[in-house]
Amino acid sequence: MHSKVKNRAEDKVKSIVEDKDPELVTKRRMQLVEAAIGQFSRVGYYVATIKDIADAAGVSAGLVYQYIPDKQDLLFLCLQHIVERNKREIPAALEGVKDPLSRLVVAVESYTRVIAANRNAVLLTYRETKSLKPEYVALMKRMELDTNALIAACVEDCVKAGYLIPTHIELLVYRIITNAHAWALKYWRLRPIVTLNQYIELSMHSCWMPLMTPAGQKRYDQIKNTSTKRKS
Amino acid sequence: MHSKVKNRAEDKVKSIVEDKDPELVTKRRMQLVEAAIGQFSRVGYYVATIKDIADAAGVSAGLVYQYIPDKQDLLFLCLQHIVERNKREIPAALEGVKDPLSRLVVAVESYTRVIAANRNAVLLTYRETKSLKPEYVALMKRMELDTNALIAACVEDCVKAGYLIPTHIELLVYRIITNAHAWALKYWRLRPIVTLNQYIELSMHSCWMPLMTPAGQKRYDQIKNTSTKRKS
Amino acid sequence: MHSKVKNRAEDKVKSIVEDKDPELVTKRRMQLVEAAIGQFSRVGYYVATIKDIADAAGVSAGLVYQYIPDKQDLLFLCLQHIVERNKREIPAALEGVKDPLSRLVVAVESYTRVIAANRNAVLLTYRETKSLKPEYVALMKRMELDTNALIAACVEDCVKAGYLIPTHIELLVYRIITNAHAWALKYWRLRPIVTLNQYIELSMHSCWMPLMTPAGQKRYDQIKNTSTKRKS
Amino acid sequence: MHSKVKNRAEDKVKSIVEDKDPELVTKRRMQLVEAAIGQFSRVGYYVATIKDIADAAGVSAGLVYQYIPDKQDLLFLCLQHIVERNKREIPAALEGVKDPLSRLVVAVESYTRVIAANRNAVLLTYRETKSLKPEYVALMKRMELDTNALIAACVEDCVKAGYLIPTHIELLVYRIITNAHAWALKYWRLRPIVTLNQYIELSMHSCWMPLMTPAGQKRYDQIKNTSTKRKS
DNA sequence: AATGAATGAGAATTCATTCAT
DNA sequence: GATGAATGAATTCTCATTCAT
Repeated sequence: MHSKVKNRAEDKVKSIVEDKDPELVTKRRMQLVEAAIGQFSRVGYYVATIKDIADAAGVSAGLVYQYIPDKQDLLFLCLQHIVERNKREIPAALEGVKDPLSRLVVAVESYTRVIAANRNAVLLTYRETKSLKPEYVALMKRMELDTNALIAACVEDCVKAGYLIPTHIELLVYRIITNAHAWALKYWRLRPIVTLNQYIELSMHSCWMPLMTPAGQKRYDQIKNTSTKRKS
Repeated sequence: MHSKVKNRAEDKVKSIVEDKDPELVTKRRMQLVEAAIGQFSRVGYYVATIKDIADAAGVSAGLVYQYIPDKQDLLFLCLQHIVERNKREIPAALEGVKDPLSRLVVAVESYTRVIAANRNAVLLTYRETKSLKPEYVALMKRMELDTNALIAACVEDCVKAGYLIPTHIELLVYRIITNAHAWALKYWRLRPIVTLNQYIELSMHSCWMPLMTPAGQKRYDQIKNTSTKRKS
Repeated sequence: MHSKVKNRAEDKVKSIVEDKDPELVTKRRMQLVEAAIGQFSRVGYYVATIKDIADAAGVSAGLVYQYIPDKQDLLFLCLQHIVERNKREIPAALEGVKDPLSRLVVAVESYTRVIAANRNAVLLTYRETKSLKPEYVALMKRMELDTNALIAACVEDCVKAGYLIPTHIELLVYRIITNAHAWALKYWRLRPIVTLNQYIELSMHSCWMPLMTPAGQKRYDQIKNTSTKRKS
Repeated sequence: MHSKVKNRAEDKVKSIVEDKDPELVTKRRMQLVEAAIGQFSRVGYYVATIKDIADAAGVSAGLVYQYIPDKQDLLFLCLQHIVERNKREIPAALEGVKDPLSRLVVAVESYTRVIAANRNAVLLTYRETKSLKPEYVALMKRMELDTNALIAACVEDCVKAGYLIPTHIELLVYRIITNAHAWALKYWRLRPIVTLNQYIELSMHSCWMPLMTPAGQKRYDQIKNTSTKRKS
């Protein structure tokens, strides 16, 4: 069911570039998506014109339509790009990390940092997802759930390993996620009162810290010692 | 400085209605703001047309311009209305509640409930605040801080009363606020997994629960007992 | 079946003017249709711009869309207007004419004359009917058949009255119709070689003259005598 | 004067292919003209894109401009091709036919059949000739007159031979021509009520049959007998 | 010769805003 | 005070045409 929606939507995006050089298509799309994220972030979907975006990308307005069916699809490609970039970071950061609690710490931190690094892009997803047509909104939700699942797995492993007390996992994940997003959404106020590192310590980890078992507590102290030593 | 900005913006809003019956002006504005919140929430600021809004309000398109300088200002009036409604609820709920911890519990719950009750309106503030001109954005931020201050005061009193350990108050308040907003922002996923009451218990109160002193813990149990008894 | 198509098409045309003063709507539509017939005739459907048409009608481009859903519909209204004008002429001319053969003569002549008087408009129907969407093409065909039926009735009555020998009526009607249209279609060559009156005598009437019975012949001579006398 | 117009137009068409292999030019032009007739007939001149036509011809869009100066000229080449094809058929059919009345019968029938065989192409000439620039329109008219002259000669010979009574020859030819075209123009209605053979008998020949002398009548019976016998 | 990527001019359409009634 | 007709600026999207490869 889900793959059907996905395919239909992706078919449309693909249809106009059927007989084009795939490498050029990828390059142009990236160029356009990056320019579009910039413009959409700056002034919003409706105020940003295709001409603006084309100018920002250094191409003609007409060229946009050789690679993107219409403005809607460009927005979708932007939001997709943003969400996938956010998601991609987590597995990369977890690479080689074995201990469940370490994995949770790393996942939360890497996710928060990628959100922080793409603050305006994250804002864009909050502001403009509604501007997509329903089939694309469904796709965006699916992608968000995919991301959540990565963190949920870390939490679950911590529970299984006896580091965290059993809890409503998805709800906890949502607290983590929305707190990370809050850094982007309320940056104007948070940045003046804390640094990102403080924010991660005080707000992000405090989501799950209270749920730690004594074993988890002990493990966490080891982790912090190690990471502190490594840093120094 | 802040009041100067405010005055300039409000002057503009007032100028066109100088010679009109103030009661009618208030009535018409409410009518329009409510219709506009409905339309803006449904389809967004740019897609909603003045004609749509006028129709929804049961008046002609021309009339809108007798009471609102332009579409931008209508959006501002809407967002202002939403934020003030959210803020207004807290003092009303705190009325007569004396105990600092009870006040915090009540403040958090009443705020969360008003957010939940005006879910779409809250979404609107997240989506469309950027569409305002800078001077209005500044005003919106100021109003948000005013609301936060109400909760911050409750937290502060709890700390003073020895119920909560000293903490970064404004940061804690932001965690409370953004968790409340998360109910609106992620309703599509949260509602299927928890009820609002569960959400308040599991997510809202868990922001500050871990910060409680033993005295706070004890006080909280009493509060819960009382409220449980009262309900039964 | 036919009326369903008709209604759907007409609904669309009506929908945008639902709450407007019907008199003004009629006036504006006529104004636009007349300007559009002029422009479409002059340069064709695709070359004529809405701006051209609006200018020709003495209104702004935006106004067009208050009365016409889109350019396609404007074309349809034009073609409909032309065909109905052509059709309307026949019953008016037949008013009070009783003799079957006289009716046929009058019908053919009045039809040919209205075609001749609206030469460019008729050309337009030939050139641009294909530009309509299928549902409108179907409507146009239906209207053409309605017109043909008026002449077919005259032929049929002549056969019944014994003035014409039995023949394939609809085919004969089509020869009359297309010969009339030929005056418009080939005006550039016909006008230099014959007058309209000659054309009617030599080409139009020669469609059915050979099919006359002796009684018809006799009747026809009487008619011509009368009309000649009346003229002299 | 006429040849001057012709030359100017044709010069333009020739200029871009000056230094190319003439055989390839002819081949490519045919390829493009045939593809273009297909597309123009199907959707009309303005809706058919150069890309569509190039695709239909199995070449790239860029190649078109190596053989055709612009879209206008392609249309002209198409219409010219159609008219010349129609014209070419008549002399071929008359080959070896000596008797004047037979020649007229053959000319009318062969012309009608070629029109019927290229129905959509004929429609195209009616719809799109106006889209040409004036100098091309003049050329098209000239070619139509050339075709007419072929039939006019047959009629004239019949008159000279005493088979037809003297008449307005060019007007008669126009009735023949436009009746033939009517099969294409009104195919949607004619085909459901008669076959092409019936149409030729009932509509085409009835243009000139009433003008036959007794000698013509007699000759015609012989022709029909022969042709009937030959067929059986 | 052939390709197809890129351009940019142009057209339909929408809608905030004005203003005569 | 209220209306809604009229305006016109602005935007998306298309496609003939060019040109480097």
